[in-house]
Amino acid sequence: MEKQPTRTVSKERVIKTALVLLQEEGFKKLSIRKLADKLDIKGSSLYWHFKNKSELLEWISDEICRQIPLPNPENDWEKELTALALHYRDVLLEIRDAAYVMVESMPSTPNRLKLISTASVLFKQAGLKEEDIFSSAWMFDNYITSFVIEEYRYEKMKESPPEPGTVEEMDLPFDFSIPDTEKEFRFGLEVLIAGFKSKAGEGK
Amino acid sequence: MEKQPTRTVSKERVIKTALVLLQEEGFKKLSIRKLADKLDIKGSSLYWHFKNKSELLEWISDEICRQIPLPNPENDWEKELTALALHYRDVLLEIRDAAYVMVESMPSTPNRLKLISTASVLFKQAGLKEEDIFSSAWMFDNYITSFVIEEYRYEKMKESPPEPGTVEEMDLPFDFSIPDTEKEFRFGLEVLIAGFKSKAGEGK
DNA sequence: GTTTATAATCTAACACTGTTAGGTTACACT
DNA sequence: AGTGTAACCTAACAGTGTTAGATTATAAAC
Repeated sequence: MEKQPTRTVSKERVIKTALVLLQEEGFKKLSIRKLADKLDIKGSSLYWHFKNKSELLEWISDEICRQIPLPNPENDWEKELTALALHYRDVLLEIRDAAYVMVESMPSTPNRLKLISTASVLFKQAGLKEEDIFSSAWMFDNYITSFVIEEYRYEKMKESPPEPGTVEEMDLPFDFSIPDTEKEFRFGLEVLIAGFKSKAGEGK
Repeated sequence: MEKQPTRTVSKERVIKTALVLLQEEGFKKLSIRKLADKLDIKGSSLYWHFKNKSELLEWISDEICRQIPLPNPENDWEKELTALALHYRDVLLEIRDAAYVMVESMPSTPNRLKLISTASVLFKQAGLKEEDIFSSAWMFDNYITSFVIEEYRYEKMKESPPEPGTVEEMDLPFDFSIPDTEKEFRFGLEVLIAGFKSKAGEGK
């Protein structure tokens, strides 16, 4: 039988608590000491559980990825890829600053790797060349996380809009009013999928 | 005639010096105090020139963007967009950690806005709907910066590769060996352009 | 030539941050 | 009862961004 300490701080409890703290305070204020406070231990004790903050972030990102419903790779890739992207974005919006955690941490943990590998299977099914599957999955992942980070910016702009006159006088060749981000996200997703389709059809 | 202090620290000199420091030490070690040291002043004095570090980063990102050769919007959009992307990436690779500066700072300065607006003109020429031009330009920009950030990771992996056995046992559905990033970049670019073409042709 | 305004810098401190070395407690197993 | 080690502690290092308030330098005004 495995030793299973219950009253003591476990890796799982650290991660769960970190997510609560993230929700309450945001990414910039997620510090080792504040996290330790919430666990009723001292900051330095966390270094027994994780070798550094990066490793902690990797495991937080793992928990984030665990909450993303994965598609069935047997079904039609286009439909499933769209569903995956929408679920992915939903989770990154529901968990405060989750996209920052994703960007700031390396993909090394199981749930995160499973996410990428699931996407890869879909791209394989789409008929992409073996050498392009990795690139495609990364591109897909990067599109979603970087999009959501832009969405965070919009949220902040809604709270504190730029003073009138600074934007108008720049004469930008596009509409600068705050957009319908879900529509924008779907547009970008369609661009990506159309692009992948095109690249998949080249060999045929 | 404008007052033009020469012996004193100017905004331009701060930014130029910051870029030197960035090249020498990298983004994480680019601190207010270290920058002030290089300018032979104290850290707090920099707050006379910039209201905070974010604003400083915005101006550093502006100088980065200034170094990107802009295309002629009169020429064929596909060719020019490709050239812009390649130049953009080149600059983000030549200036150490430049992509971090881009991601960590808001686009508010003239050269950076000009970059986006130039890309927008190309998308207009491509025949995209008015409402999609903004989204497309952002997508284009995000693709490049987030790609280069992944490239930084590869560089680090080359210096300290993961210990053997941790990757192999995961049985990933793609080739995990370190790739030819330029080829990857071009692939992603082709995906994007094919996607944009497809979306532009929908209305016709 | 002295006064005055303000541009540019200073000192000193606040309130944090990640991280480490080395000491202490608590509990399970022999 | 003794030993090992898991889990936590104290204390400190070496930084970080940022602010308030004092100080110097420089140029214009009288």
